[in-house]
Amino acid sequence: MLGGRALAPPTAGMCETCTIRHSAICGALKIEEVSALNALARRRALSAGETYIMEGDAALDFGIVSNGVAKLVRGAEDGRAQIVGLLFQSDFLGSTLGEEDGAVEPNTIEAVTDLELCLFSRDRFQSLMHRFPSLETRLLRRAFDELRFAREWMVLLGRKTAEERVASFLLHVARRVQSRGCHPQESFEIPLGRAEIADFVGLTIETVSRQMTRLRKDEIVVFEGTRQIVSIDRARLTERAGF
Amino acid sequence: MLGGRALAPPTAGMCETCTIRHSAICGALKIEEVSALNALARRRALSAGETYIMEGDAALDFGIVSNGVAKLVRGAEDGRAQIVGLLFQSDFLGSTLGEEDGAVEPNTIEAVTDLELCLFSRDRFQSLMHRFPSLETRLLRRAFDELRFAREWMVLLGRKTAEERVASFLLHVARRVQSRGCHPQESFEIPLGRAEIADFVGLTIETVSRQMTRLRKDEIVVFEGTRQIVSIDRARLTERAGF
DNA sequence: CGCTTAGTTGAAGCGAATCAAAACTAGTGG
DNA sequence: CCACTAGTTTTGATTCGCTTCAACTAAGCG
Repeated sequence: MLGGRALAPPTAGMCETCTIRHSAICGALKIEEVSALNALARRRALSAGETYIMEGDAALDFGIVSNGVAKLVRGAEDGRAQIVGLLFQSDFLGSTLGEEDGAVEPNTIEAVTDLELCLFSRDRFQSLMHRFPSLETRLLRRAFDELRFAREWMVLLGRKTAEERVASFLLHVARRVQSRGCHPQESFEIPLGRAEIADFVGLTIETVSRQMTRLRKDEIVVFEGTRQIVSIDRARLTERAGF
Repeated sequence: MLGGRALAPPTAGMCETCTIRHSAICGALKIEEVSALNALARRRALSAGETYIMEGDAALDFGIVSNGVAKLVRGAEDGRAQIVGLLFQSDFLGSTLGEEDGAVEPNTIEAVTDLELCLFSRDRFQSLMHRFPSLETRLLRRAFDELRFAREWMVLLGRKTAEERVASFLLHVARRVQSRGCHPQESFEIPLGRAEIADFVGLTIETVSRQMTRLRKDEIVVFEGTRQIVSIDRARLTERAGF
């Protein structure tokens, strides 16, 4: 459940050859500076469903998703849960950076798909940021991006109808997943199951399912199985997604 | 409606004597460095209800709330609106910092009470951050705080009942408003009207009103009029606020 | 004092939740 | 290959919490 295996020790050059270096905040560093980053990095792999950290645990690390998808969850004992964010390739985790020692992770972080993380101790990453201020600038930018997303999602959770929520969700995933490869590939896979989608958009599984079938019957999305999407009509989906 | 009067031009020493300097991100600067900040600052006053900026407008400035309360709103044409954040004394505004020129403000920002802002052009503030890296560090910390709040609110909007939402709202306001003065003063004023509260917690005015009367009848909060709160039973209110 | 705006209270309607069961999927082993 | 199981997704019937609509009350103000 908790944990994940450590990958091969940081061999010289892992960061240098990292495929996401330029999209992640690491892209702030010049190629000759990257070795300093590489020296501090640990890698860790989790398989789908494994928990990286639980809400309430001590937050010791800062990290970057180098592969796969993770979810940030806050849950109540009574079964209610809310996904407050999805982390895709090149997203960061560890928003307690800057807090004094003893900081506590506010969310549970769980691997949605198989996941690879690139981890740094908070302290060390912090001194790295002092050494390379462009790193901090880039992280600030990312933090603002996350903030903007969270606020957009607040609108969804506070004011949108079931159909608008599901449509917005599909657009969100499409945008994030497709940005990885070459641009306008129409086919992609939803990394989440129905239950996870429900926890993300603040509905129940049943309602999500009903809205999915509706969009399918109206031929706005074409499914292959339950997670694979063959094509989406962005224009009409955007209409249905509300403001 | 839009705008607000410019206050007296920055006389030498305004920042130096600013009462919120230490709580705001400006506290990162040593007293002898503050004059650089002061040289770039403009002040602006808005009266309650005035709009500082509309969603979609060009985002030219970064700023700090030096007095009063502001709200961040995203609204649909059809009347639906969602408040995505409240800005109290020493909070910052302008989360497009770091974006290329032509950045657009995603939210409407409106004065809830009479408001005083301390403003900087984005460019100038950015170079100030490069000159004083501790400023950027402190802003990053604040951005993470906002992010944590937004995610907490996502849980409220996605999963909480009407009663839990209103209870959580009261606790939130109590925490923010009371931190200004000496700590455990029990009496405070809700800066928002019922309609604004509704837009903040994702309910209707009527439902908010019903929950308020419930909390009043159960003697968990004691009102004086409609906005002034004489005392709250934090323990019982926290129970009602859910997780 | 009427007029307006903000807040409260009540009754009816509706959208999503809940409860329940069927249809699919995927994995396992005879 | 098929029967069996466990888990996920879909579909249907009913219920419930919040919204909507409507009327009323209270407070501020020319």
